[in-house]
Amino acid sequence: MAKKYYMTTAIAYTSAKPHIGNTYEIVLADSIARFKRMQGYDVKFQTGTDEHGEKIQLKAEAAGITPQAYVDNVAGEIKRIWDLMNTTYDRFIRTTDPAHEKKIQKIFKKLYDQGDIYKSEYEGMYCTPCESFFTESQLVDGKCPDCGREVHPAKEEAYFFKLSKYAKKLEEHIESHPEFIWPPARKNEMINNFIKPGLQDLCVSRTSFSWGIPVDFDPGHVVYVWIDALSNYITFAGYDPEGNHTEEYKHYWPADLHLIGKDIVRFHTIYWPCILMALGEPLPKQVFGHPWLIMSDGKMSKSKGNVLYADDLVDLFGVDAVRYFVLHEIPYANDGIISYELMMERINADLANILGNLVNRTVSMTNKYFGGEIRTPGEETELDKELKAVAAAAPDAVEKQMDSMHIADAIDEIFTLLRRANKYVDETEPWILGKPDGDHARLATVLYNLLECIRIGATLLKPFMPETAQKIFTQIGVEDQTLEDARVFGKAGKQVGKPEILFARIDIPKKLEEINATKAEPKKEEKKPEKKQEKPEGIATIGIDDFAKVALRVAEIKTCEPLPKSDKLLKMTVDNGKEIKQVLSGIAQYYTPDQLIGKKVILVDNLAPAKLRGTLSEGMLLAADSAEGVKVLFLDPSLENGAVIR
RNA sequence: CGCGGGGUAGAGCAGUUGGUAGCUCGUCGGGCUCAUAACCCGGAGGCCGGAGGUUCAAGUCCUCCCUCCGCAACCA
Repeated sequence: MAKKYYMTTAIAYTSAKPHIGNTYEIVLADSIARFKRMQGYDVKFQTGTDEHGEKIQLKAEAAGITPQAYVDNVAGEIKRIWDLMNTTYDRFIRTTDPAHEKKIQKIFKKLYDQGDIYKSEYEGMYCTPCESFFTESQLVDGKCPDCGREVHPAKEEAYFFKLSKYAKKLEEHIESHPEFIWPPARKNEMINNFIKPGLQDLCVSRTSFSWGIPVDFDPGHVVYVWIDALSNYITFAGYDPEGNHTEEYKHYWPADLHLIGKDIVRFHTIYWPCILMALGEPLPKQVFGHPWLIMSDGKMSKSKGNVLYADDLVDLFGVDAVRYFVLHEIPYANDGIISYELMMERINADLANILGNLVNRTVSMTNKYFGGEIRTPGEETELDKELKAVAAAAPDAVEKQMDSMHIADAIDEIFTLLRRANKYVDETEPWILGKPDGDHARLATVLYNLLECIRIGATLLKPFMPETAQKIFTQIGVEDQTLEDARVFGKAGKQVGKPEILFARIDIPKKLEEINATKAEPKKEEKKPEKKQEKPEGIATIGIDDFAKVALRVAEIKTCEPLPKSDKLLKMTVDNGKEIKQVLSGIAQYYTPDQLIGKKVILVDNLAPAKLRGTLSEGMLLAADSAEGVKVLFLDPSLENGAVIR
């Protein structure tokens, strides 16, 4: 019987459409799943969405729809993108699934009944003006570290999970299972930063929002993300808190791989194992925290305006090119950089030139010299032996890299073979062999060897570029191939097909212009129409009366200085015509005080005062995001301080 | 001293247990013409962030420093 392999991705949070960086994870998971299947594993591959939490509740409120409607929408979008990327998950789960919710309630109750979850109070020193809790160690001279005022002991009711109880056992498990936290560098990070200093019990319920799974025996509390989301890995596999697990669960659990981003390694290697230990279930075999895909100017974020989406990229370059790029550009431990230019360079250099051209020239020659017939090879030369040695080594090399999650390196191994094949063409000069008086027997051998290298290479490419592999098979006249087929040299087909371009070369400057042109257009349109059209996703239309609630006034910046111990905030005083107000603004990275003093700006005058970094801010300046950063909206200097803006 | 990860050819990166510094792109020159101006070969280009130290031998080990980037804490 085939060995089982249960793997999961992190579940995507349904607060917004995922960008290419988020999409990378599912593609990575898919390539691993496809490879494992090719190796003969009985793979179960689960992905899905995490749909509860305060943020979603707030977004839904802002959009004027129910949270359920909101997450239905986003989950649909996520699934659409996963499908667009041609990913072969076996199950797409959602944490709002009633069956999951019921199990979570039972898990929560079970842990409560056995004493691993207990009701307590979130106890700490509370600073009323700051509305914040602090631990003793966070206090500065016994006072609020933010504003320096008196704090007093306060409590808030909550349920806690006894992480501390399992800390020792967890540490032993991590130490004795070196492959558990992957890559290994993360292991020390977890142990030194979190476990060694001592694990605090984990707060696992909330009363501050309602969009979550209710704690059924205590109204007002909802289960917080840890138990709700992490447990998806077992609840959907058939775990039953009462012990009547499904056959599937007995077969597949424990998971062989949790594939997650490096930012949530902690939750998966500390919280989750402890929860499982409390439930008496075995721990997953491996948690791989993969790096990120970032833009050349840093992490992708909406405020930076540098977000790329998978569907846009697929429109431009095709699914397999996007898959190839993200898989190949992320080395393994370091973040990978993505940009249109880099992407097109890779497509041209690797996919069009090395891979596409090799297939094209080989198939073309077979058609040209032998009418498409794949002839039996003749005597073997030294050159042939060298080539075959590379081809023979490729499957093992790829397998070895994949076993340690070196996906990019695995792909490189395939390209090593393809490059070698291109070199072989030059060495053997088939166009000379193909002349009327040439050595046609030798030519048959050369073309046969090339077709075999292509067949083996394409077979190994299947997990990464499934569509392209199939196209190649068609061109070289073979059916779908297995990993075992890739280990055998000498299984070529009888007849090649028509040569067709797999990846067209891209004229990079020209394509860039096109991209910029289409990008620039919607932006202009966005700004011109008044409020009506630009209703951004997730934000409800408001009436004029709502807008009138905001008091906007012309104000002049009188003084300005950086806020000490802060790298983003500038502290300034502004004159709104009636009084001088102190305002903090997070623009220190974009402006120096000199550039602001004396300028007239738009002040949100009736904004509730708030404390930032312990300093009072009594208003807010309006600014706009742009590619170069935040730009404050400066006004005509002739405007009077205090003039109403409407 | 908050935690962590980097600094290796113009760009992007590899460098396993210390033993001649590699790969891809770009660039320059050459070859070839089957092929998507593709393919193949060769050259130039590195005080491996800096300073000490251990060693017969350091990109690799130790110490300190400089610097960049994440996360966290202040984006009102």
